[in-house]
Amino acid sequence: MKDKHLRLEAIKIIISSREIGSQDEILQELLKEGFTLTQATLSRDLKQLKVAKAASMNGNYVYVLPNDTMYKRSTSVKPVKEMMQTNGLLNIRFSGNIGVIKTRPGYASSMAFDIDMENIPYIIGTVAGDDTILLVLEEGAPKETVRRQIQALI
Amino acid sequence: MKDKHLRLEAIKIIISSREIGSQDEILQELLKEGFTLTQATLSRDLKQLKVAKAASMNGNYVYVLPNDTMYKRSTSVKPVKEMMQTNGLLNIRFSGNIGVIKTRPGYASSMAFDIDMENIPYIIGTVAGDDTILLVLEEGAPKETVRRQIQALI
DNA sequence: AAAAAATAAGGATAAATATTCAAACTCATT
DNA sequence: AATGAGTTTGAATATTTATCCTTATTTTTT
Repeated sequence: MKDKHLRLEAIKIIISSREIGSQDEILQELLKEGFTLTQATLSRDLKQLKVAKAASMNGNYVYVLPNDTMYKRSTSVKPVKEMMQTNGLLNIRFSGNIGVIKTRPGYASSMAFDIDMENIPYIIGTVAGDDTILLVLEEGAPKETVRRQIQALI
Repeated sequence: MKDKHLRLEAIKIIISSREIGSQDEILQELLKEGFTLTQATLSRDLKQLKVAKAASMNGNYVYVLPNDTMYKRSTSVKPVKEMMQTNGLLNIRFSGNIGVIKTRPGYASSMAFDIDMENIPYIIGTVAGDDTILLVLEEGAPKETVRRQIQALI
């Protein structure tokens, strides 16, 4: 419904404002805010928000938002190429003369650096955010060729 | 008994070396490593290690290790509705298949995060600076629809 | 060395969470 | 309108995970 965006915002706020250890508790809070939904829907919302459930210092479980989360997947800093192998390049898509590469959070800029270093033909330049890289291609550049080059880099 | 420490190390290595989505899977891996234990024990181990289960970008669930320190917990007591007014969207313009959103300084990245989370159709990726977000749209995407979706989000 | 306390673990089960399935709804297009 | 593709949801259920209860083992204290 149209409530969904509001509800997701509400969930984020609830989770970050106090320690909550189960979906039922979140449901209670949402109800107070005027959102009625079932646990099934909440479970899906949490998945979409990438909320994690972790053990807290008090011996309880607590839901945490990805921003607050200081979780990372690998303990050592690996070179980009290796990282792409283990963690997987999430995907590359094209639209017009722009390519979009999705990466794991935090890895975009180092990956973009590697791409720049490779001097792949047809790629004029790259811009990286946190988990997304934009590739600007020459007009009429063959996208499949570029895709293959990027993938070869992995 | 004195294996416990070894086992905890093994769990950390397993979790950080590949994407694992359930305790049973971890049990399989541990078994290959020569550790025999039950799910009950593993559950306690994970709690002790403060391992969290979170949704990954691939639509699966994944266990992740905590970074060194505590959880950050932003304590905002504002009511939900009020907090949602404070997001500073200034304007949206399009050029070709690129959209440009101007925000109040500092708001771009969190707003881009929200846009990403919503999985709005036609938007294949975003990159945020401090007060600007670039949206890359699918070829031929209906710009007014996208504009409405973004505005609905706020 | 024995008693007491603490830790570790499994089996069984409770509790919590994810998913399946079907229904209701929204839009874009014909 | 009508169609169809894509979302969103709840009810029921399957799956997963945490905990209760008990026993065994180690560690500490007397």
